[in-house]
Amino acid sequence: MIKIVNNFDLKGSLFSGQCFRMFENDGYFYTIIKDRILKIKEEKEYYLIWSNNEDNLKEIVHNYFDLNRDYKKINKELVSKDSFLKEIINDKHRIFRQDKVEMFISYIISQNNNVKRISTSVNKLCELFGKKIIFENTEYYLFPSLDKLISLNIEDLNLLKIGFRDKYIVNALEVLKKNRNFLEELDELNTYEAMELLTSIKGIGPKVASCILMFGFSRLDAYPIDTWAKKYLSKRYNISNLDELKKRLHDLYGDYVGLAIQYMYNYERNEKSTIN
DNA sequence: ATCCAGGCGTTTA
DNA sequence: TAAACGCATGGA
Repeated sequence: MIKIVNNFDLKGSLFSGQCFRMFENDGYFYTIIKDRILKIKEEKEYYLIWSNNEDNLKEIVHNYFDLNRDYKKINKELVSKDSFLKEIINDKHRIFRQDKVEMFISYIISQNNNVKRISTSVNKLCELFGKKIIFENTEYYLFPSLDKLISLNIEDLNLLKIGFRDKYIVNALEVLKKNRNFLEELDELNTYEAMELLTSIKGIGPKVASCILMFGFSRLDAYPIDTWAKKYLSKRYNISNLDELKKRLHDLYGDYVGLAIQYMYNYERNEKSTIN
C-alpha cells in the first residue's frame, strides 16, 4: 500500500468521461494503469492505494494522475485571460496521462456515443481479448496487447456490438499493423501535425483525434469539442464555423485551450447530471 | 415513441 | 463548400 496526498479530485476526474475502465465498489475506487489494477481508498488527507504490482507505484501514480503539473498556476493564467472561466474552472481536476493505444481505440468507440456505453464496450473488448489478472481474489482484464489487437478481424469486433464503429477500428488497427511505432512516432510531432496525421485515418475526425492527443499524449492544446462543450460554447459564440472558433479559442487561451474546453465540458455535463 | 450520446463520412443543394 | 443525412446501439 502506498499513500499519496489528497490534494486533487480523484472521483470527479475519474468519472469525468476521460477514462472508461474506472468503477467504484464498496467504498473503493478502481482504475487500471497498463498491467496494474489500482484500488484506491479516499481519506481526508491521503489516498491509500493498493495494486497487484506496487513496484515503483508512487511514481507511476503521480505520472498517471498528472500530479506534478501545477494546475492552480495554469488556471490562474486562464482566468486572467478570460474571467468567464472563473465559475467553471476546477483547481482539483486532473487530465490523466493514459495509454496511447487504449485512447486510440477507446475514442473511436466514443463517437456519437455516451460514456456509460463506451465504458461497457471498452470493458467488453478487454474481457474478450485482454489478459486476465487476479488481484485480491477478483478477476480483472487488461486492455488487449498491440499484438492481440492487430490480429483482430471484423468478426471479432462485431462481438462488441458497437455498430458502425467496428470497421473504423479495423481500419485504424491496419495503421498500427503497418507501423507498430505509429503512436510513438506521433508523439514526436507537434499537436497540429499530429492532428493532421490522425484525422487522415478514416473513422478518426477532429473530435476523436483531439481526445486521443489530450488524454493519450497529454496535449492540453488540443480541441476536444464535443456536444457538451458545444452547448457551453454556443452561449458565447457562433459555433457554425468550428475552425474559426478554434482559432479564437486558441488566441484566447493559448497552449492550454484544451484544458479550458475540458472545464466547459465538465461544467455543462455536470449541470445536466443524469449519471450518464 | 422520439431523441440523444465526448462524430464521422458521404451525399446533396 | 456548407448543410443535410445515414449510421448501430441502448438508455432516458
